[in-house]
Amino acid sequence: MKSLIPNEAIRRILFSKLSEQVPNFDFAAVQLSAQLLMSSQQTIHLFENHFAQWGLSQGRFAILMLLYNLPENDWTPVKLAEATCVTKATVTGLVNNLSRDGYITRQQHPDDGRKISLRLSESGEQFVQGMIPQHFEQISQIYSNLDGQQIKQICDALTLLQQVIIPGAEKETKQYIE
Amino acid sequence: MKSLIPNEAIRRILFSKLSEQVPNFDFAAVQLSAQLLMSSQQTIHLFENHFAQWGLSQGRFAILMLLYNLPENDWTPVKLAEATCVTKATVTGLVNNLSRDGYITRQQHPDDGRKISLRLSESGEQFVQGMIPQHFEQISQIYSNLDGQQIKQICDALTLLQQVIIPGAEKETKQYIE
DNA sequence: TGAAAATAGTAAGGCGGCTAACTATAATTG
DNA sequence: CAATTATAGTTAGCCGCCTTACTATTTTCA
Repeated sequence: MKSLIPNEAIRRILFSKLSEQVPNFDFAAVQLSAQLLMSSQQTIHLFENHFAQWGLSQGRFAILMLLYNLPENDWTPVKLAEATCVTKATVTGLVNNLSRDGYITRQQHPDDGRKISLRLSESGEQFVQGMIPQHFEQISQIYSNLDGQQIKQICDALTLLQQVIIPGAEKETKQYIE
Repeated sequence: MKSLIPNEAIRRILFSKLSEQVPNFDFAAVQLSAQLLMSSQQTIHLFENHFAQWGLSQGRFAILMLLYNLPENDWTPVKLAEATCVTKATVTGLVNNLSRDGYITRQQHPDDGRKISLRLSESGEQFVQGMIPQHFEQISQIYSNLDGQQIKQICDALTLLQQVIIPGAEKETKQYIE
């Protein structure tokens, strides 16, 4: 699997070289960082593979879910960008591909000439309807080896992590909406 | 921050719609998946921002570290691809940019006409030398609010996660080397 | 009401992943 | 030794993310 982090053997040599060279080399912190990054990539990778079963990505899936389950919401690219926390340029790209694949349609908004109304097409609707049960069944399977106590253990650790890590991500320069 | 996962409010509505529609909707699993994904993205995001201070990415940093700390290794694109767990095409891209930026040089390998020897340039060496102390100082700072017990708690949770999630990522089709 | 400002959407171009297909060189083997 | 096969590296092209810059429309407000 992709990781960008050297394997155990190389890492060991690397760290020993670094510890001679960097004053107060914080072995635990570096090791934890490597573990965190690998674990994060692994998680994302798992879901990427999962969605790839249907030719989807996280972003494509998110858009389809919103259009399918909240159709009364009169979705536009900007609304989708807000709801999924990506830039509107990213939504343009996702919508381009979803529309090329015949899953969604763009229509002029009746009230506002700047807006575009996004809707699931007939085949898009059928597609989502078909994948939803499989998707949620599989998601449920992922954790079938964990008991409630273990799930809580993971949730607690994530919460702890979040509290520590958020301060580090203070200055946000990206063009997210809202 | 980017997430591709709807915010709390939208998620709540979404889940309630889904639970009416999907038999045995596993609320806990879906919620945990969302939390895992968000946490993973946040972690990766933190390190991306961190490396961006020096115009680096995880991949660029990994390559620079290997060339700098293990120069006796006679690095080639394939070796870097193995060591960093990405495809050789990805290494070509990273090497292109690092070399464009003047940090590394490509040289014909003396023994094997197919190979390319990669080395840090003078300025690359200076650059790495300058960033290393800052980098490791900041990495150490990230966890300064955690005590040993909390670090252990996170490590244990990551290990647990890994055990659960690895089975899901069985079939790997990508062109990784080795 | 007419000019300025805000908003919606897209396009162009960059980065970092990927695959597939290609060239060149080396190694193997019949 | 010649032919096949394996290896090293690059290229081309796709996806999803980003920023910047643009057009078109709407809203605001002097």
